[in-house]
Formats: sequence, C-alpha cells, structure tokens
Amino acid sequence: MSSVFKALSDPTRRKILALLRDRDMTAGEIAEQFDISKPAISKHLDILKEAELVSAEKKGLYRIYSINLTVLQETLSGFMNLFEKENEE
Amino acid sequence: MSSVFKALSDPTRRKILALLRDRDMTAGEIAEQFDISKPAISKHLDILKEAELVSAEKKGLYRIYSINLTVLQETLSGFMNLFEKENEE
DNA sequence: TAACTATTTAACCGTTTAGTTAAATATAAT
DNA sequence: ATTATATTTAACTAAACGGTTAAATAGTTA
Repeated sequence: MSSVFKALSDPTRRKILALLRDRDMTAGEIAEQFDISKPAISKHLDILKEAELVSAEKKGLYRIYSINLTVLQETLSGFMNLFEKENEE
Repeated sequence: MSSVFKALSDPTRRKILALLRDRDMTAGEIAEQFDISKPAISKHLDILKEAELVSAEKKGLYRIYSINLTVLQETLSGFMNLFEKENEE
C-alpha cells in the first residue's frame, strides 16, 4: 500500500497512468508525451511496475505497458473506506 | 492535488489521519502515538495542513488538530473517477 | 516577574528522489 | 556480421525528505 501511494505521489507517474487508461502504450510512446529523458520515464515505469499499478509485456523490440486498474481502485477505495464509516467501533 | 498525494505518501502522515478520524487531538497527543520526536510530528502536521487535509485551532497552550474529510474524499474520489468511466471521449 | 509547558522554528545530517548523460542489452533488419 | 532501434542499467548530481537536537515562541501559573 505504501508503494502505491509513493507511486501516485509524483505527477509524471499519475499522468502516465492517465495515458494508459485510454490505451496500452510502448515505453517510447509514453516517453514522447513528456519533456524528460527516456531513462527517466523508464525509472518511473519501474516504480509503477513495482507498485503493481502497471504491467509490461515484451513484444519484439518494444515493451507494451498496460495499467492495472484493479490494484489502483482497490487500494484507493480500501483506503477511503477507512474514512467513510462514521460510527465504527 | 499533488500536495495531497505527497502528503498521503508517508505512512506516518496516513496514520495521523487515521487517528484524527476518530477524534480531534492536540499535537502532543498525536506525538505520543509515535516513536519519533515532537518536531518531526510538527513538520508532518505542517505538510498535512499545507495539503488542507487537516486544520489546527489554537486553544490556550495547545493546538487542536482535526481532519478535513471533505478534501481527502473529494481529492481521492475525483482522481478515481478518472479511472472508472470506461467509455469516455 | 519568573518558571513551567506545549509547540514550532532553525540548523543540521544522512537517505531518497527525480533528473541527467553514457554505456549496455536485446531484438530487428540489411 | 553489421548496423539500427527500443529500452534499460549505471554512474552521477542537485534538491527534497524525514529525522535529530537546540533554541525560540507563546501561553499558563505561581
């Protein structure tokens, strides 16, 4: 859970997730959307992968990244539930 | 929004929020729950305040902290909504 | 006024973070 | 085999982070 929040704490990584919400993308396609170097993006992807927010599939020369919506939603809604039940013992 | 995710990325701060979910607490009461120094807690509270996740009221010698549930819930559910509507244009 | 208490601010320190460029790896194409 | 391409890994750097102790601030009490 800490790794997920850590992953979400960076705006570049949140934008990567938003991109992947629409479609799977290669590392290069993702990098094109930013003004930072490809190695920097690669590291961001690694952090997202570590948090299991994305997964990668190797396809020839490319790596295709896709979002793992389940982990994202379950972590956030799990956390939010802590703050929604008003009268709990 | 970035400040909220940054604030949530630290486990001590998430635990502070969980404590404040149950009741308002003074800075000292909060600090008692942790093994770190009071100045460290004070800084964490500052970050939470900066993100508007908590607010503080001065009462005599004490400062009473309370959670701002609205900001927490609206930020997280706002972000989650980005990932829930499947077919959006 | 002086002493005590709760909390924050200041100054510092080691670690982590987010970026860089250069080199390595792995696959594809000629 | 050589060259080109996509991506990652390595080595480095500056800034941010999370902690510490000591000092400052502000309110209370004797």
